[in-house]
Amino acid sequence: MVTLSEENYLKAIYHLSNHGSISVSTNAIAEKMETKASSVTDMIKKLADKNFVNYIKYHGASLTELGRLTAVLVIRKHRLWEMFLVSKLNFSWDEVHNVAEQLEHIKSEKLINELDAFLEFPTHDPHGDPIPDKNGNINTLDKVPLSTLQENQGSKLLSVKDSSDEFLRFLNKRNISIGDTINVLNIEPYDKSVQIRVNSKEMTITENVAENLYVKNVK
Amino acid sequence: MVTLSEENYLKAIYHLSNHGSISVSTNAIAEKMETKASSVTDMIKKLADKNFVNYIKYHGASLTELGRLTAVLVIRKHRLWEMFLVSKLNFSWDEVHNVAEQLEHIKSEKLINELDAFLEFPTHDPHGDPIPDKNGNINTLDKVPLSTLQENQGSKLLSVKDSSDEFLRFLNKRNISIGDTINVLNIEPYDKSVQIRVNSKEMTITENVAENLYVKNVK
DNA sequence: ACATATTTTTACTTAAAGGTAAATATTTTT
DNA sequence: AAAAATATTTACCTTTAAGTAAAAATATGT
Repeated sequence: MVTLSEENYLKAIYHLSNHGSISVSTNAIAEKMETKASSVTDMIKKLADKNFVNYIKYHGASLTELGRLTAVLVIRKHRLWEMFLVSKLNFSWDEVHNVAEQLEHIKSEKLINELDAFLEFPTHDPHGDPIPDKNGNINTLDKVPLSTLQENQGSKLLSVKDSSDEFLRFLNKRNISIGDTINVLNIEPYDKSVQIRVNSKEMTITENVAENLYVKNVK
Repeated sequence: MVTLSEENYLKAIYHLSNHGSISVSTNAIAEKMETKASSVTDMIKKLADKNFVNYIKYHGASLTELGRLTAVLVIRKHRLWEMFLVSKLNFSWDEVHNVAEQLEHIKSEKLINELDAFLEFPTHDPHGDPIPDKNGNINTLDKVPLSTLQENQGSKLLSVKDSSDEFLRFLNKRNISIGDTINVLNIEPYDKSVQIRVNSKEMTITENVAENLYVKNVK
């Protein structure tokens, strides 16, 4: 028994904590949720009471196994609904988020498992993120677009989405190759361009380029 | 801008008021919503402030045109989602209600209109109830199963769903014909059997029979 | 038509979820 | 290591939705 608001907090903590592996600060959650730190403190206490998080006063919260599972199952719903919207209802990738944020809270196991089957068990959502299975397993080592990483995240280039000659030539000129380690230094809020370091050289790439680079996360 | 709770009240009032045509008492709403009369009074005031209902103290509430439209658009969503669940996700008619009650509150015009198109513009939901169009028009004179009527509702028999020899013979034996006026006197909660008066004769029919009789509402 | 029964409203509580401002811890700087 | 800056918590307020109990209005029965 978990409320809509609790689900949103768990999701935020999951995303901020590198899939539930590390502890997250009150302020970081407040910023992500666009609310105030005092509200976050209250909610963390509630989540701790329900055994969704471990909480040490003044030292942030980390997900319990129950919390991680709950968060991942919400993310599963979010990504399956995104898939449905794009593949069946003519939504474009940038229109889905708002609606999927609502749909992810619908409570019905049958619904989500039937939807999964109806979509023929997709493994990735329209943004390239992996879809957790019904037991909460998710391939976090999977490739994701570089554009989905957060600041200070390290990664390794696995493949490209756009495999046109032009794009490969562009990468060549910048000395970027499959297998390279790419660190995200900074994301410009205005145009979502990404400052990266690759092969100890710093450079800035556009959002479009970042979307076409599939990487795997490195701690 | 209408809350989930307000939408549920508007829907209840719509169903209780013969499609918005008559005024509904506080107690009737409380019973339908499974809440207390005092809560209903509070909510009616809020709905009146927002111009969804006309409210005269101690004399119930009736839907304004805005209230009727809002209620009908929620019902449109409910019925389209029911259709989706049954025709695409292998739900049976008795499993859909709970989930559709949640889905009907998702806010996105594009979503519901694309869903409508995806389902190829169905005119009736799996229970035979008409689906309102995007402008809130609904064919209330349309045929509905006798089983969807409420107590003390009058109706006229339009057609049958089950057109087997056995069923038609059964109707014959009871002296029931197309065009007859059928009044619902009482619905037995235990087995949903319906006590009716037809041709000034009273009789009881099973839920199954009531589901197979299409009638139109008569005031 | 009046006494009684029923319905409806009012005033006061409660539980979520969020916000403000002040108090307290922790971290950083010098 | 003390002062300053930052982060977190606490105490208290607000709103929404629902509940309780008493008061007020309406409806009913004789």
